Amino acid sequence: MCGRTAQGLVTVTLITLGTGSSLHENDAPGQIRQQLARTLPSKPADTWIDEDKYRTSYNVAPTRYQPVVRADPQTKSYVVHMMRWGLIPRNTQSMPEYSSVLKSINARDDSLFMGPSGKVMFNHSKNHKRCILLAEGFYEWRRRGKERIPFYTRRRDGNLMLMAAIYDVAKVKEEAEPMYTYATITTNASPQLDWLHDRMPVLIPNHDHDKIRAWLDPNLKWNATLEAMLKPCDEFMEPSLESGREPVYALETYQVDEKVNSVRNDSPDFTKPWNSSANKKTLNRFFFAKTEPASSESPRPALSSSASTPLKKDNHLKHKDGVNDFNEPFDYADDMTVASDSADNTVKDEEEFSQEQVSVAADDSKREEGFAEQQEQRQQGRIALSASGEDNDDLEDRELALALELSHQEQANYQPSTSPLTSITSKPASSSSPSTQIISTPGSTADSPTRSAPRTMQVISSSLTGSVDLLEKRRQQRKQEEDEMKHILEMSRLEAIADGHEDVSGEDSSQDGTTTSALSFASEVPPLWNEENVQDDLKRQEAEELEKAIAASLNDSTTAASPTSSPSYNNHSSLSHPKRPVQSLSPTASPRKRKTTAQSSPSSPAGSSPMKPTKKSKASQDVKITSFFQHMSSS
DNA sequence: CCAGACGTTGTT
DNA sequence: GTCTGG
DNA sequence: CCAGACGTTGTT
DNA sequence: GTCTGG
Repeated sequence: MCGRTAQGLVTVTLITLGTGSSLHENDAPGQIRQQLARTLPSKPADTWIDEDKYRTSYNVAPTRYQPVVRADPQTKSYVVHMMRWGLIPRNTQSMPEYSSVLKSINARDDSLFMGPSGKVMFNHSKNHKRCILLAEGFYEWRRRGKERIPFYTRRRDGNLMLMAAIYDVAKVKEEAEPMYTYATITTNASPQLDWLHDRMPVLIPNHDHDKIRAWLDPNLKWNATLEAMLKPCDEFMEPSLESGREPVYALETYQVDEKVNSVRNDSPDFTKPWNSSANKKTLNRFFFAKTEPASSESPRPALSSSASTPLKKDNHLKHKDGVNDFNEPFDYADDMTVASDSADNTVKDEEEFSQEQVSVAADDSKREEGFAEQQEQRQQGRIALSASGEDNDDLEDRELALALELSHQEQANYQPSTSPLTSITSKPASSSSPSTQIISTPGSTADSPTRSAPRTMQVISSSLTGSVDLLEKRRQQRKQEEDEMKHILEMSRLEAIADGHEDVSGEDSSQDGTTTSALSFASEVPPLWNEENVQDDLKRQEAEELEKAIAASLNDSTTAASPTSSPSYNNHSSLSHPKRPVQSLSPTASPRKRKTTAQSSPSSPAGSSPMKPTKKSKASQDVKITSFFQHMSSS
């Protein structure tokens, strides 16, 4: 999971007036700084480490460098550090084999757990070198047989995603400088995303200073609290602390262009809904699902099977042989200017779409059944659709549609905070009290009239070339986006009223012009881990230890976790997934059998291992791996 | 004490 | 480096 | 994560 | 099939 991300912040090419020479100035770091300043408990240092390694890209693969936030014990502050994706253990001497490194682009959450499932390899990192990967989103390929369809997931508010990660430093012979590398942490996919994949990255809520602080605290050793953070936390209580609001689903996921498959392609389009004219219709209904007037019945899947069909077909369009479809050399090393600016990529507006409103009453009823069925299954822990037959395709299509719809329903309460690139200027609440509080009757996903939260398909213009006009251009663009958003919100609000779902009481206090969520948490900022905090940490650690001991003595079993854990909104019973049953903390339950050391019985040096008959693989690989973990003498 | 292992994902 | 197994 | 390659000897 | 490159 999560083998690809986007670092798509705008690259601006400035033309130096006087000389006529042009220089590239990558503004992305600036934007990230801005966001971080609002997000972290404490503003990070102004200077990045290895900032020059930053590359704007919408298709970031393992082994590439990405910005990571970590604590800097020296300066006692946060720093952004460009690190290489793919953890190389600190004790590595020579460059590890690919087969070894690559696979450490991720670290399973249960590999960090205390207890038997915890992997030694990560011990150092999990205790002292936790960090947060900054990305705009991640790609995930949904597999169906041999088919792989790319989907992109990002925060609905367009802010950076904070992905829990660990890093390490290795002095590799071949490299002059010590290598900083990292791995993102994965966990069971949340119910909202498990239709796509069974794993997902651990995300940290942008507003949760406590979590952020704890995660980045280099003096805080691994404990139950940290461990409790490793959950499919993809939903937040936005401005939650107050009244018991419904959790807000923070993510959105949609299909994207297949061209993203190849790491040699790069385009901002990859982070936008797959936008060929061929499936605009589909998108329309996907993003602006309308409630049929007569809808008294259940939710209406935004995707009809008929719509998903072309979607599937078109997906098979091959690239032009060997040619980069963008006709642009996207050479990482080359230059940071990403071509392909497409102002008209902006998805028009809802009007254009609404005209196409397709009524699919016919199959709707059909689907209705299926939907109920599916939901039933999902709730019970889902079933692998009987594997066989062409019917499966249909089924799966339907499942996808339903799953998407389902996940959209979870997003009913969306309220935009800041638009992606805007930021800073917290716009006054003005007319923006579209408290589109569409009451989603909790528990009954089934009967709340569907209303996919309005989705902006705002286009983040990629590279603008030209001069200072750019700024103006962008400003206007933002405004346009905002207007669009307002419009959409207004529309949906009206609908809500019409449907009698307007949340009257919800004239939320946000009226006072208080900016966005983050601020409400920033009240008091004694963040970081100064010495006194260390004391606290130690105390906490002791407490944890004690707790652990007690738990252990009480004959282990469950519950050992999350004492101080925040709210209860992430109690995703990571259900189903037959493959990997939820890892209990119980030391007795070790789903993944530790590599049996037995095989290396003294009597049989090699070859005779009673291992799986899997080709040469295991044995030879082990040899390789071993060679990378040769001890070093130095500290 | 020393020796040896140290990873994830997907698929069946 | 650091933990487990023997 | 997906795409793409998958080899050696000898000569300049 | 399996490994490497990006």
